[in-house]
Formats: sequence, structure tokens, C-alpha cells
Amino acid sequence: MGNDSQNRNNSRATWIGVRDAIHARILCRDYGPGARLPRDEELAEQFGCARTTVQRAMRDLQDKGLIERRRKGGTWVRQHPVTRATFEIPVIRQEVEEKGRTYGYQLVHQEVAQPPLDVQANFGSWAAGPMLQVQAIHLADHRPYVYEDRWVCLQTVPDIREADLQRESANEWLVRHQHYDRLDLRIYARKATERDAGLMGIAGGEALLVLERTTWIDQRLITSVRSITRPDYQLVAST
Amino acid sequence: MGNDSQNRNNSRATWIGVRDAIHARILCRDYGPGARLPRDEELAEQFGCARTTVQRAMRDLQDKGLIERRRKGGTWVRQHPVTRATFEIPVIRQEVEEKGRTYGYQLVHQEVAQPPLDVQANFGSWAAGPMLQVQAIHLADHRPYVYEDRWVCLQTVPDIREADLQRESANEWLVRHQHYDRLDLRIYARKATERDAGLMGIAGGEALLVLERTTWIDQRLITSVRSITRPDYQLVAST
DNA sequence: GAGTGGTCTAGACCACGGC
DNA sequence: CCGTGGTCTAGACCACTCG
Repeated sequence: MGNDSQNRNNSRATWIGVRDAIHARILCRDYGPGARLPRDEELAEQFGCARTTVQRAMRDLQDKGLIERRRKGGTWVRQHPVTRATFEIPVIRQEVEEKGRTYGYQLVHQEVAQPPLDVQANFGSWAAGPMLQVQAIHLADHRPYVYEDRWVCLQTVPDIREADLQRESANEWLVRHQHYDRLDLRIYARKATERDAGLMGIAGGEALLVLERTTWIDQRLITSVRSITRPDYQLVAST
Repeated sequence: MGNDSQNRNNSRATWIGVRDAIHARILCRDYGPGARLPRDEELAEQFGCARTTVQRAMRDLQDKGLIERRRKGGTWVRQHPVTRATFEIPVIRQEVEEKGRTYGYQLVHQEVAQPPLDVQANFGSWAAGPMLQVQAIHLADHRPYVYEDRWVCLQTVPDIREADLQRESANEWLVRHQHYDRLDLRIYARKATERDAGLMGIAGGEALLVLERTTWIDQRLITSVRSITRPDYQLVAST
């Protein structure tokens, strides 16, 4: 280890090379926590590359939460690097099928109603009128996999009235018919109620992972869904 | 809505403008799921900007999971857009103090031992020797907030033997002395054992959110920690 | 082989935000 | 005000991968 630094060879510097070199300097405390890094232009000279290339490298380090940049303020090594991890949450059918299991779906309940306050809490300042509530179970190999309790905004997505939610899950219908441009996600654990237990085929009082997702388009509410997973469900992310 | 498309004004196109215009075309199904987008160069002509600018816009859409790009293959709208959400997991002291609460810390147990198999499962092919086990509680306003059960690799981080873990948590010591370049994260729910309950000051059988983090540097294991949070703990992310 | 995205450059101007 | 990062450009070459 420890070549890096200047671009001594005639080989052209790549932004990944520059990024790793700077990363290394941070790790070995050449640039310690709270330290200020040289200006992009100066680093570009050091590495014998264009300023754009340094910029590209810096953006990556910034996305990783390692540094902070501000115009005029310059670039700084973060005092307390945050851990940033990105999860991918696929469409449930796809997730099941990619595991080589058989996907199934069952509608449990559907009605137009006023969402309760704990659901409305996810809506921010959005004034909720009556919404379509859809409760359904996604199955993997004919056994409960995820139970979802969803509220769909009929004002934003009126066409869903025409959808046949016996056949196709609201999850998939929405993916095909209504994209979103903002997503709020909340994850927590809670004990399975007797109803949960019956639906999921587990014992009451089990610990369940709950995902609450609310999506928006153009500031307008699309849907808010609370997904309850089986006790053995895990979310996995890397770097 | 709905101007966009060509850059009719003399105003210079920004990559954000280009991104939003393309995003809009995807939303309104000008480019529907599975459709192929024009080549970057052609889009650049359409928008009256440089190809670099289109690239920048495309990278953003790609990061959001909306499109796929391949050399020679071109750019495609994803059939099933994945939901990508990024969490920030701060140093616990900081998290507590930012909420305006008083941070506290208490060491529960510390010894050198062989990690059990369920911990080693996080190590991949890494052959674990004896490691330093550190169990500790983080407090907020003098009440249990997070309990962590940590294993530190003495081979990779020998200096931690010198640390005074009565005073400073291994969490903070490691943040200051040992950066990582890879992180694996696993999140799930589990019932509180009697021991958990006693430590966290809650009832047995409560549902707890568990975070397992394993970090690495240069392919070498640094630490693996299982953090148990209070039942009311939530992870929150926004697109 | 050839088409497409990925990267690099050198230079210009802009926008934010300390001083 | 003015230093610093952010963006845009036009053009060149490279690298992957599909046919």
C-alpha cells in the first residue's frame, strides 16, 4: 500500500484513483477529523489532473458521508462520519420470485373510508379526505410473507377505482400506473397482535418488522402503506 | 407542468432541468417501463446542451433506480423501479445530544473471548481468533437508549487494548481511531429476552429493533456490533 | 467491428457564503 | 468583496458489450 499521492507515472489519473488516494490520506490522518483539505485546484495540480476529476472524486466521498463541502468554506473531513447505508426495497412479487419461490397474493379487505389518525400522521400537512383502504397478503410458496395495510388517495389516483384488486395487488397496480417523486420511510419493530398472528400464521406476541412507506407526486399524496413482515425477515444493506 | 422538452429559451440548460424533463417523460409514459431512451448525444441535441450535462442527469436517475444504462446497450427505463432509501446512522452520542437530551454511557462487561457462531456468521470467510467483547449501554436522560454487544478484532485493532472503555464507548473510540471502508448492515426485529428487558428497563417479550453492523478495512475485519434499541425506536429515511 | 456510455481535459462563468 | 465549490462546454479517447 501507499503509492498513490502524486501521479508520478504518465498514466492518466482516474477519479477513482484520486478518490482512493484522498480517502487513504483521511484514513491515515494526513487529513484527520475536522481538518481542512486543500482547494480542489491545488489537489488537481498535485494529482496532475483536471479540477473536474477532483470534483468527481470529492462528490463520491461526500456521498459516503466522509467529508463536507461548502462554497467559499472549502472541504472538511467530518468530525463524526455518519454511517450511510442504502436499502433496495423491490416490488414484493419480484423479491419473492428472485428467491425462486412461488408468489401468491390475496385480497383481505377493501373499502373507502376515512384513515385513522395514526395513518394521517404520515401525511404532514396534507388534508386527507376519504381514501381507499386495501388490506392484502403477499404469499411466498403459499405461506404468508408480507401483510400490507394500504391507504390510497382517491383524489390523486382516481383511476384505482377501476382496478381489479382481487387479481392484482395495489402494490403492482401503483407501480405500473403511478410513479412517485418523493418517498418517506419509517422502520420499527412491534409485537404481533392476535389479528397479525392469525393473518401471518405465527404466534401472537412475536416481534415483527414494520415498514411504513408514504409516497408523493408533485406534493400530492399517493399512498401510505404499512407492511408487516414475518419474524424471520431481515433488511440487508452493504456499505 | 409540461413545458420542459427542448430548451427553447436561450437560458442555459442545467443538469437538474434535464433530469427533471427526462423524469417527467418517464412519468407520463413518453418513455414507459421497459422503453429505450435515445442516445445521450441525441438528447443533448434535443436539450441544446453538452453530452456531459445529459450524463450528469442520467447518473442521478440511475442512482434513484429509475433507469438502467449499459455501454453499447443504451439507456432503459426499469421495468420494476426499485425503492432506494438511504439511512444515516450517526454516532450514538451525537444522535442523543442532537435531540437535546443528556448522553450517558455505562460499560456492562468486557473480556477477551472466542465469538459465538451466530456472531461469526457475519464474518464471511474471515477466520476469527479471540476477540474483545464489549457490552455497554448508551443512555439518554439517564435512561437506557441503546444496548450494544460488540466484538472487536484484536488482530486488526490491537490498540484498543489500551483504551479505557469505562470512560469512553468502543463506538466512539473506534470512530476516532479506526475508519472503515466497508460496512454490512442487517436489520430485524426480535423479542426482548429477560436479560434484554432488565438491561433496557422494559418488559420482557417486547419487540425490539436490532441493528447488526460489521465493518472492515482493507478486507480485514474491524468489529461486529449488535445494537438493541428501545421499543419506541424508529429508523427514518426520506428519498 | 461498431455503437453506446464513461471519463478526462482546459477553460469559462456562476452561486453561495465567509469576511 | 472575493475565495471556493458547482456547473457547463466542446472535443477527445477509452471501455464495455451486443450482434
